[in-house]
Amino acid sequence: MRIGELSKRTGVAVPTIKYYLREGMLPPGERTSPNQARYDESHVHRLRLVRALIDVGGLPVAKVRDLLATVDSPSDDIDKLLGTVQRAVIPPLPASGQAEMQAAAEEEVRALLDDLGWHCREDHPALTALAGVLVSAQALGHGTFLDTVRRYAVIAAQIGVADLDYIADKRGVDGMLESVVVGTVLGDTALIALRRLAQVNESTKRYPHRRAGTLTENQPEALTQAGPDDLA
Amino acid sequence: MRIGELSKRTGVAVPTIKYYLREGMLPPGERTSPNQARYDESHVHRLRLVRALIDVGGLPVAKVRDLLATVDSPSDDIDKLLGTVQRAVIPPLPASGQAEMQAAAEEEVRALLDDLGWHCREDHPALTALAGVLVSAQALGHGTFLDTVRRYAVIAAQIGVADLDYIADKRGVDGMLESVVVGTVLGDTALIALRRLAQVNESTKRYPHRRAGTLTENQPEALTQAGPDDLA
DNA sequence: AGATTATGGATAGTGGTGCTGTCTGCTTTC
DNA sequence: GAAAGCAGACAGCACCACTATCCATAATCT
Repeated sequence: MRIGELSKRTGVAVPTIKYYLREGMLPPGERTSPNQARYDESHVHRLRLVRALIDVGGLPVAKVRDLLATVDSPSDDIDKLLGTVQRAVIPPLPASGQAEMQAAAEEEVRALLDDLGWHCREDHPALTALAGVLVSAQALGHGTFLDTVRRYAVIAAQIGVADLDYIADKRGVDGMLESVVVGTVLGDTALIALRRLAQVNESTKRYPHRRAGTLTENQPEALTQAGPDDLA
Repeated sequence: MRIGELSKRTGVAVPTIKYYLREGMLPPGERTSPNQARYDESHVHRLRLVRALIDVGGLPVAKVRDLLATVDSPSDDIDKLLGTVQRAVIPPLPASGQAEMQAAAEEEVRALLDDLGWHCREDHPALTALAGVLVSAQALGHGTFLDTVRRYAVIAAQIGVADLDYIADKRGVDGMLESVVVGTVLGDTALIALRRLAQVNESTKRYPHRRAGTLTENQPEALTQAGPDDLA
């Protein structure tokens, strides 16, 4: 197919496709003449993947480029391949400037992982990110948030099991690699959305003084009387 | 204190603080003369909150502004207050163009919520977002991802309980509102980080052919032999 | 008291991101 | 043969989150 059809099939504007080609996120089409090219289903799929990572996953274009470049070179070290997926989707948090706070929090996280019997590299970006959360929470007077994080950790273990199950199903290197990408990026978005819905549900369960499913008239005093309201 | 000290206390550059003042994210200081102002601890706290939402939570400045503006008007409808927090942190996904696919996926999500006995508004943004994930997954040939989402949902219920527990602890409207903001935004980041660590842990547990905690030399053939590798 | 430094307010500029528009010379389709 | 589509190059644009500069005034140091 030609670029126009590729555009129609995917809903991506032609100039945008050209931009992705320039950026190397989409492999060039097969040449049919010095200035004509033909595209196939693999381009449709790749383009959908790119849009999913950008729109649904919220990744910046540059991250998508790096991610796909790494995935496209399966001759490379597999650690690097899979590690890159994780690194790409954890934006390194802009150094808080509180180096000692950060270091202390990282120690706390390592202790937490020890308690759980979890093992990972000393400098995994997720560890740094989590420590950053704790530093911020502390600075905001929410030191008790650490207890919630501990509860999260137990829950997260179940997520890890579901995630690895999903990947294990897949046959072939390419399929697995794409499952890691899709599962990680779309999974993040799905989990966050489900968290919101769970909060709404839990809230209406605890504070059923207002019907679920509707917004009612103003009752600003409800908060002080009844605690948190439904989040719907 | 004056703006310079506020800057030192928080690590935010003076021009940036001025910018936040202009944008109304930080209330103006108390006037001491026509062109001098004094700031206090509340400004330090607010500034830290703003930076946490931007740096740790990854929210755009405009969202933070809206979020804080709503939180700052507690005379308003409480539904709006809490709903705004959720709406602010779920970026509305850029319409996929596949209206019918999206509608079908939303039906699927509603069915899922029904199965779980969850209740929420028909048009909650998280519902739309989750449906968007399913549409993308389907388009990428990952229709089975729905099964993983079902497993996520059960797990998310536990997160909802932890979240509401965290909020319920707080005393006073302001404290609770800030807990919702902090818990939701920092909680997202914490959960995603823990998910990564759980994936690494689960991976090393299943495929222990390489020691946890280290990157070893190239073994590109490991993948085809042994399945997914450790993600560390 | 005088010099230095900091401040509030206003306006303009910067660098990055993610496209979008326009042009040219070709090719395909009608 | 005319109209539409295409590849490739390049310029431009809108938005975002700051950052820099300037000025007149105020605070601080000596």
